[in-house]
Amino acid sequence: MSSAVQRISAVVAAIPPGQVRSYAQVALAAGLPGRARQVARVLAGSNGSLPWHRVLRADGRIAFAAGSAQATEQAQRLRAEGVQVTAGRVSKAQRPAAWFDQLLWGSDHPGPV
DNA sequence: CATATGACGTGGG
DNA sequence: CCCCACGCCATAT
Repeated sequence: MSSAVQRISAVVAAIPPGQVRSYAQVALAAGLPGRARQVARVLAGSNGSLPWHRVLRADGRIAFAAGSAQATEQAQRLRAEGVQVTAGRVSKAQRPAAWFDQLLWGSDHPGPV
């Protein structure tokens, strides 16, 4: 049987470049609903072989403290993939939830105006 | 076994 | 947008 760590790792590894997911989404996809914190710990313990920079908080904010080396690093990596990051947060259209919204309403819905 | 901690999340003021 | 409280879970002390 695969351990939780392995499943979480697999899910994170499967996130396409230029896209992001929230800790909660990863946990859910890994079959561990509610274990967002465990996802964070797995990433912290990962050696760097995983695209950890594609995992953000549910609100689209980078989980590290603003200004920290880690936060800067993550923002830079995301921009390198075409993800717009402003003030430690991913632009609305690219946020984790947007992925789900589009699935529900499609790409042609009114949107906030 | 009781507390404290954190790369979290949601709801309410 | 800011701040706070509470829930949740694996580890650490």
